[in-house]
Amino acid sequence: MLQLNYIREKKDEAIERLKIKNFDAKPILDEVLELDNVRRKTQNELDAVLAEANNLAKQVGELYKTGKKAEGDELKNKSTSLKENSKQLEDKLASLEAEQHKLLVQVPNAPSSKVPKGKTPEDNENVYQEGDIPKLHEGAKPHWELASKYDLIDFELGVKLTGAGFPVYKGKVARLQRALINYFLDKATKAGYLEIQPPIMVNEASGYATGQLPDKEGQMYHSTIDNLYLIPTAEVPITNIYRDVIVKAEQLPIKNCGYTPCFRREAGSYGAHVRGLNRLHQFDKVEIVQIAHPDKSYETLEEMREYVATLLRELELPFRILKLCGGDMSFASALTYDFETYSAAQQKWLEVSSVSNFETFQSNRLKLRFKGAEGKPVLAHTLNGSALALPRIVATILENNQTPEGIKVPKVLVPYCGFDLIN
RNA sequence: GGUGAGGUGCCUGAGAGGCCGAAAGGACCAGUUUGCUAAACUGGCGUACGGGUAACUGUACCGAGGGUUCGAAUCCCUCCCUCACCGCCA
Repeated sequence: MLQLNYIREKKDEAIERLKIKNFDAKPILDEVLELDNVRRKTQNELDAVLAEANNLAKQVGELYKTGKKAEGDELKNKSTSLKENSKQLEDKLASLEAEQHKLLVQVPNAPSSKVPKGKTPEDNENVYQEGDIPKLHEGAKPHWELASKYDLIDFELGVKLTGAGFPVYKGKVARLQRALINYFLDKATKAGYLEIQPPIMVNEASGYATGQLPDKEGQMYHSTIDNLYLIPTAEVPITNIYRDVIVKAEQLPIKNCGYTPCFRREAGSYGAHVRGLNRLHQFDKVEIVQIAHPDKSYETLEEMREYVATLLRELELPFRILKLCGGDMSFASALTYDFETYSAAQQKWLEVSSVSNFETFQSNRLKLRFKGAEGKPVLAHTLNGSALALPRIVATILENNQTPEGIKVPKVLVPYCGFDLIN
């Protein structure tokens, strides 16, 4: 949610920036400010009425105490009429606030000035590429065929147990996933991230604070009997640790990481492009989260970007980094880098990580603040990124590393796996 | 699931219709002093939304929402949550 102050002070800038996201903010922001004027006026009126009522109540108390009952009764009547008035004003204020909030939550985050213009993924800016696209041997297969060839992943069994999008991993690939998780967590810890094991179900309040609710309600699995939601990413519980928290400035940046399974209903996305591991309802991911000082958050973003690049480099996977264009960015993000690895057998790039700076967009809802220089609470910036999501990494490893003899395990994972070849 | 207790500021914890945005202690910050793995003293120390160049000031907030009352942290109702014990159990 954008800050009201920002809109008040820099409406034109906000409108300009939002154009990059192809969002015409003018009508809605105009309305927000109009409501804001009425709101402030109403609050002024209400405060005055309440002040008078408070005053009268005090006087009545005094009069009764000193035995002047008749005078007290007179004032009593007066305050009764004030009460009706204040009731009306209160209702008006509440509905104005609700209306304003309703408009505000429809406005996406204003993108950073570094965000390229554009509408579709084709307009994303390829800012970096590394690694050689492997040349596969004759008869190389996509990962879903490798999965059955070596009896690694059983998609049909997952259907039997749960449904499509819930695969069963077996033997060496199960071990490979465990290895990846441990490797990612070890790396993150070395990079200064505190490891967190959060709950993987969250309540409504948490869902609202990070923005999954109410908009993306249909994207989360919902346990209605307890009114809890399965998390779509560890970002939700980890970021919510800092909901309604005022941290000390010297604590910044706060660096947390966590491994969790992630659950996504992915309602509406079916078809050939979701084959195999490409899109699942349940998958594993290690997430990194940082809470940064507003002056430092873009440095932090670059640091996180470099961190994720290191992981892919060490896994020996060819990857590229895209700076997302305005049209392809998420609602909440101010600047996003997507990481894609090249899947040689599918001959396409697969998104494996997304690293974003949300500036104050999340912290405004979270009420995540730090004590600024003057001792006043200031909204912190939040950032997060996948480091990394497993299924597509697994898919790429299986495909890119296949040889006639079997699938080679990346060197850094061998100590974690205890084997170097899947055959 | 059953029974009981309870939700007050960063923490502990008082308050039981007006003197309460809220005692006291701790933590924290600033200063004074004595000096030395620190102590003592003094002062400061919530958040949000308004008004004001500012000093300052108005309102709201004691789990949430209603109600009673001239007046509610305090009384009543509903809901939520937490803790303890029992039951069940990885």
